[in-house]
Amino acid sequence: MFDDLSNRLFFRLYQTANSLQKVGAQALESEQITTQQWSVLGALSRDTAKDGMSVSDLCDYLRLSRQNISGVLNRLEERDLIVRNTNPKDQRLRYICRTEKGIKLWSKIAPLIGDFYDEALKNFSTDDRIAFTHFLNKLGENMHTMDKNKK
Amino acid sequence: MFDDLSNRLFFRLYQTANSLQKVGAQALESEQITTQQWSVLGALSRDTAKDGMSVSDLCDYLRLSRQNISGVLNRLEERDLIVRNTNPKDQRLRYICRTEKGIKLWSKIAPLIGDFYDEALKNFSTDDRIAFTHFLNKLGENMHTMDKNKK
DNA sequence: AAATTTATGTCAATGTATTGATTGTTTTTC
DNA sequence: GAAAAACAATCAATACATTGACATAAATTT
Repeated sequence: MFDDLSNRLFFRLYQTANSLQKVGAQALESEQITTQQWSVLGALSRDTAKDGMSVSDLCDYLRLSRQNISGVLNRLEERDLIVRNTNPKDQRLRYICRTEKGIKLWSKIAPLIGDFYDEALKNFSTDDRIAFTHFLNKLGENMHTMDKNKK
Repeated sequence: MFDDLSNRLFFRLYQTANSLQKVGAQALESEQITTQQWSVLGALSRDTAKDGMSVSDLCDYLRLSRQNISGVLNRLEERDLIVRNTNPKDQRLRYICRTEKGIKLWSKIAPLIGDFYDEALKNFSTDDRIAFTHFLNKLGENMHTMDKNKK
């Protein structure tokens, strides 16, 4: 069998992840942005992603498959929120960037995301948040190491 | 905007949830059991679920929609791992129970789950696990409260 | 007894998630 | 210059995830 404590931990992780997907989408439903699209736009909104990110970079960063990311990008591209630019230096790479419209949308949803964070973490101290993030990071790294299909 | 610490926390939660779905399925791929099916079988394997669980109970417990649960149950039912029994006391309710085959399968995958837990949590102390579970529980409860569509 | 509520199921539309296979392009290596 | 490796797109099959709508049956309320 397995120990009860670890089982509880993983059950709560699973349950909380389900809630995040559902309630996260509700927080951005006014802009018709899903939790997954939010994560992609968030990744592209970082300073370090100023010049765009390749699809592979996004896969690594978000821990998702190429085919999955591709679908999310298609839906974002159809709405003119991102573009797939070709890199003149290496034309195999597509550099995914936000469009003007994507940047504008991000500034619109950022406060909604902030409100969501505040409400979801309302009884968490700064120390709690740091410790929690650290645990998530550690567990995530362990599982990433275990992934047989990681490149 | 939003604060960087909360953003990191939610990003890690999202990333870790993606890894769980992927690596969890890999851990049980020899028995062709997905992470979702595992969560349902796990729920039904608890002592408190000895007499079965209703679909509504499963929805609440796993934080998933009825339609979604229904699909997972259909797939488990096709493989004779669970049955939908009617309760003579209240014939609206379907009491979901594991079959003999389902119980046998669970005893087969339980050690695989144990190995998965051990490896994923290998550098976590007992105190870490307790604190981590507590954080997940708290965040999950907050998001559950925020859910507009909860019954 | 009639109306309402509750529990479940199913269909539909949409979006996410996986692996595997195939195709094409470009860059690197030889 | 040709072969090999890397990157990306796409198709297929399967499974999971949401909401909304509609149907059925049974229990509860009025």
